[in-house]
Amino acid sequence: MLDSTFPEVRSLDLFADMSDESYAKLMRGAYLQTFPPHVDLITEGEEADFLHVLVLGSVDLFSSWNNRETSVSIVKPVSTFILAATIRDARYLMSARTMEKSRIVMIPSQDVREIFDLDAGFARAVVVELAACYRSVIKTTKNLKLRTALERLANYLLSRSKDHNGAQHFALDLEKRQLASVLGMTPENLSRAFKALQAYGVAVSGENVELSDITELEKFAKPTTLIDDNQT
Amino acid sequence: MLDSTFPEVRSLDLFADMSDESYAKLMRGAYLQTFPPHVDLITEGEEADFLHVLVLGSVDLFSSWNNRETSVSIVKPVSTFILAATIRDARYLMSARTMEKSRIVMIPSQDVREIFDLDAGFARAVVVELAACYRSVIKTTKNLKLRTALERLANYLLSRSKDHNGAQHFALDLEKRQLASVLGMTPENLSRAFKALQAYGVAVSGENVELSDITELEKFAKPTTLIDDNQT
DNA sequence: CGAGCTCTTGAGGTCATTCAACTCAAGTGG
DNA sequence: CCACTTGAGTTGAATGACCTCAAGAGCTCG
Repeated sequence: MLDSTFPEVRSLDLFADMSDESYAKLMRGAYLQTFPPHVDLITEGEEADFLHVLVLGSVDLFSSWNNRETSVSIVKPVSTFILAATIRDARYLMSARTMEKSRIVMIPSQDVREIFDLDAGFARAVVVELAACYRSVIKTTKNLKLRTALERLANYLLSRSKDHNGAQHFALDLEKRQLASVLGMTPENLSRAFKALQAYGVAVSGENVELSDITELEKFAKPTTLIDDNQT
Repeated sequence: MLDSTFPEVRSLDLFADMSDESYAKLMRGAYLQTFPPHVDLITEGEEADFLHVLVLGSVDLFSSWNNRETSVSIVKPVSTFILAATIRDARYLMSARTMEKSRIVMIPSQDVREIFDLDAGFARAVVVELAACYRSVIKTTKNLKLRTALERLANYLLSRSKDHNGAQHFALDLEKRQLASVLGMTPENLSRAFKALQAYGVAVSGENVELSDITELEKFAKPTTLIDDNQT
């Protein structure tokens, strides 16, 4: 049970535009829970009983088939996951595990659907969030189908650089094995790919990345807002 | 301009639950248009001025980067496309072209967003549709990252067989070059993949497919509802 | 019947994976 | 304090998957 004393949750885009009454109803059956690192939160194939909202930490959304596993996306605060399964009252398509200590709000799916019908502000927020998720996955698909692994890595680095205000030097926010999985390659191949990008001024040491010639790297990577941007 | 005399449109899932008044408003600025085959409808990067609803025919949603092109998905009636861009008032992430003669309803994006706020039934339908689109792309991503080209083809064939009530014999509904693009491979590789699947009872002649041993093919392809089903 | 397709086939190369060994850094426990 | 362990990351060699380029086969349609 969760009362309205969590301004960090109330002020999320998803909840900001709804009435106090609707918010109270939504939170009546909700939990705010803190999980240790490397804990399984959900398993693909299960029913989507709860909408999850990540408030703090980070979560890996991954999927398995035939003894293979791949990371579909990494969730950072503040965002929801498995919104689509909640809406459709369907089964999870991805599993989720915490990567670090994480704080998560869990809202019963049925309540989400109920309040959606009652509160137009919430409905609009859900749709906007969902549309953003959709566009993000489309970009992932384009990235996978139109680019080689090397190109994906180059664009990933440029994208992280942009996140740091275009800094030439920054730290990877993922373990390399994890990054490899997100980019759709093996850890070994990632290692070689980093070496191959030395030709474009990329130097990596541990988690530290140095892009000494961003212009040259961009000439190779050809980033585009239609694949690489996170917003819109 | 489109009056309410198109029951085929009015009865679409997306519009079925809305009031007559909202529907009338929505259709006030809408067009119902018929396009010849192989016509470009939209180009990625443009602003999403219209929501498109495919009533008849088929449409290819594709994307380009660096002189490469890939088919992201094929739209069959009755469904919408670029709903997410419409919602977010953003730019198209994909281009669209007709594959055959197609009838399409085009609704101004602004009207869609307006009516969304006014009509709860419509809002709910939009969200359900969008969630379905999202889940479908997630499945595409999993398919691409977890399976080899051969496995993707095998599962595609099983999926088409299911569409025909589990028939052993059916016709491909796509040109092979198009199918190759959807599956993320080259036409040449598709050709070879068909040959490789002969070992599992697959025979192809022109557009005709014969699956003489579905059990054996399934043992290889390992289909799962978490990747291969179209619904839920 | 020839023009223009798609589709197929072959040869060769590139990209990426597998498997195994090795490095390195960070604990752990004697 | 130092071996021992552990796990991530790297490197190498061999293999496999997939692509490119080029040419030929089979279709369809005027």
